[in-house]
Amino acid sequence: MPGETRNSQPQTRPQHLVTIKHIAQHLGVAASTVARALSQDKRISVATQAKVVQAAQELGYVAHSAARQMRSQRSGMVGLVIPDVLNAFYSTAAQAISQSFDEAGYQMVLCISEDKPETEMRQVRSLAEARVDGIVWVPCAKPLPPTMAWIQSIAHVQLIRKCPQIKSDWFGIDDVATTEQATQHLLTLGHRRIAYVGGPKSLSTGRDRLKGYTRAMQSAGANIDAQAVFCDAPDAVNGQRVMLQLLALQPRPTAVVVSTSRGTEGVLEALRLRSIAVPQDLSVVGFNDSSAMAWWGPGLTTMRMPVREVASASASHLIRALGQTKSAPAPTPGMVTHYPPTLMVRGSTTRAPNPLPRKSI
Amino acid sequence: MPGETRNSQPQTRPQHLVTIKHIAQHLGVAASTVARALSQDKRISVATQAKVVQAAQELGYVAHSAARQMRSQRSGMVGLVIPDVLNAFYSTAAQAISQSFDEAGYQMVLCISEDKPETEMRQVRSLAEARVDGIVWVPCAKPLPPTMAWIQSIAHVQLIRKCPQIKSDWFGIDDVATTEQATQHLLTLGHRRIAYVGGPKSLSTGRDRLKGYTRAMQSAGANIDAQAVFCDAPDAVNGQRVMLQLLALQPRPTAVVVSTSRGTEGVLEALRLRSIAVPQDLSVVGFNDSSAMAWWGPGLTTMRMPVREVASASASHLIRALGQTKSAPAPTPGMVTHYPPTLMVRGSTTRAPNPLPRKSI
DNA sequence: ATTAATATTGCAATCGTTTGCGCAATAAAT
DNA sequence: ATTTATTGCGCAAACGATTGCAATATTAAT
Repeated sequence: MPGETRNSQPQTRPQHLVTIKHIAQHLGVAASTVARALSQDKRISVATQAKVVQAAQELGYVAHSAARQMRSQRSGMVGLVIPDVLNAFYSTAAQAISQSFDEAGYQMVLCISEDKPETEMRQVRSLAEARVDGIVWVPCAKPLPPTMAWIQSIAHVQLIRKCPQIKSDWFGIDDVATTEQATQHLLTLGHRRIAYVGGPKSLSTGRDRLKGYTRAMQSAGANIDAQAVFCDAPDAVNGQRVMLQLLALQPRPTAVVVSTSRGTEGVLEALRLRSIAVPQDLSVVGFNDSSAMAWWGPGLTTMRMPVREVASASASHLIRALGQTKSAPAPTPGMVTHYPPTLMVRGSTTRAPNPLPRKSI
Repeated sequence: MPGETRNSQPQTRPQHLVTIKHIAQHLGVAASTVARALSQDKRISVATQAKVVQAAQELGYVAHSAARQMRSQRSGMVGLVIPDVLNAFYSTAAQAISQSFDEAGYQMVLCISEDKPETEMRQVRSLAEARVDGIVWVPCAKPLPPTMAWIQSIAHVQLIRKCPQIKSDWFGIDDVATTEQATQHLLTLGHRRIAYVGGPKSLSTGRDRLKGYTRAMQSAGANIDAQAVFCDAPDAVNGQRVMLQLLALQPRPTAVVVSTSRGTEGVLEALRLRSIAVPQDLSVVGFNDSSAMAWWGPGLTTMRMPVREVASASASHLIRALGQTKSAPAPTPGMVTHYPPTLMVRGSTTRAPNPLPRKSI
């Protein structure tokens, strides 16, 4: 249509989506009429309503949520901050949380912190700038600096790990129980030289899981070999390295408790490299039951975490809180909810080999 | 601090974050001055600049990106639409893409379509409403209805699967080559009764992978048993079901090519249930090499997909396109980039058992 | 036919930020 | 001392949608 000179809109902004004003201009009505018609306002006549809806359809109108947000103070978005998405533990959580938010009509901004506090801080700040309505958050180790005090004015829930400096509701797993059950299982099978491979003590999960192992060992009167306890194996590379070190110990442990998912992968790889027979040469309890671990060789005895349940619960809790009037800051500040783990006994654990005959402990 | 009556702000909007106006009021300057100071505008004196930055820090100012977006027409957000995040294939892609976007300063809205076209349509529309700057997209099967024509006005890249109705750049893997290599490998080992377990033909990946199998079989003159070809096993449940059906065939296939990750899981589970010895009783080529599959029993021969590479490339390509002036719609409309798969030969494939002596084919 | 009541629609301000333009104040040039 | 640059900052108009209030148009009531 050459010679079209009605207004300069078509030429000047070819990229822009059609707005409410375009529809208004197209129909010769006010923009407010269009807005009301599209939001089912009963004060608009059915005839006008129909015309507007029709025109919106034809012109390909797509609402502009940022503009909406300016008045409503709601972005319709939430944030999810997790350290890793390749880890089955967190991808399962992400899946459950995503589903909950999707059903509730929220969009989810995914932030992968890679356990780097600076990255996490930057990402959380971006979420604040985007004015997300809420955040589900697996916090890193470091306490937040005072410059991030505004975090308290954003609705949020902590998941899995605890960051005590921040006052908010928490959903997680009874981490002490995971390793306590696993260690007790091995103790019951007669093991005494039980090694431990876990994550850093800077994380609440690392501390709690170590505590579970320690408590079980102590209450059974078993000796803890400091050389057989590692808290620096949260990933596959270090899991493998640490397991190789454990295999070189004299005397060698007869069993090992691994308390991180990625660490478990590394441990299994090390055992494969050294052709260690499981459970004959070594009993292994892995972490975070997944289908892959169920297939593994004789079946891997693992600590099964109710990840989906706890993740869904945290999202639902946040959604519920967002539904309340924003005037009431939080109905239950600092609420704590623990979910129980389960030990899945499979083929990778068996009775300890007989020690030197009649030698106690 | 009772008796505090300085102004009504603290009481009236306890939830609101501090805005640029609050800083201006606090310092007795104009809002525009604050805006310019915070954006390093050189026309502001260094003294004022310092005061503003200081005040912003103290008052806990957090920029409002939606307001920014209203003028700049940039949201700083992108969308990622994938069918599943538990699938290692897609979680790897998500990880790589998330990292690329994070480094480029974009936030990523994650949408999990679960392969449901209605869900996908709703999610993509929400992304459009949020005015994401771009979308990386693994499209579902169904062609988009004409009411979604506006998708063409949003920068986007298709990943892995092709949706021919939509004209955009595409990044993916040479799917024909995956199964063709796998099947040729088995043919070279002397197998002739090779079964196929794949995803639906409604997806471009399903069609291409079936084509690779068919082409390899035909060019080797091998007979394709229609009863041993399944295209309805994109998940673990169906993979298991289908594999059980295959085991009941007479004569039984000597090898099977599985062309979906989740389907591979189901197939392995079925073989475990029936105590089939791999590779003695059956040679298996799985899909989407992952650490879990490398551990599996004798090591699983798999088609290794350069997922991380292709995913990163798609994100980088989109980021580059967003960097260009929006006036040029697309430098290369309909560009297609294939990445080559690799066959990882491990212990799950071996020579075919000798057929009846001297019986050809 | 005139007024009151009601049903529709328009006007204009608002959300927080950016930015072109203009007005001061200071410095430099005559 | 007056004019001309230069610097520093305020005013106000956008961006797109929503909403209280005012202004019409329509119908009912007298």
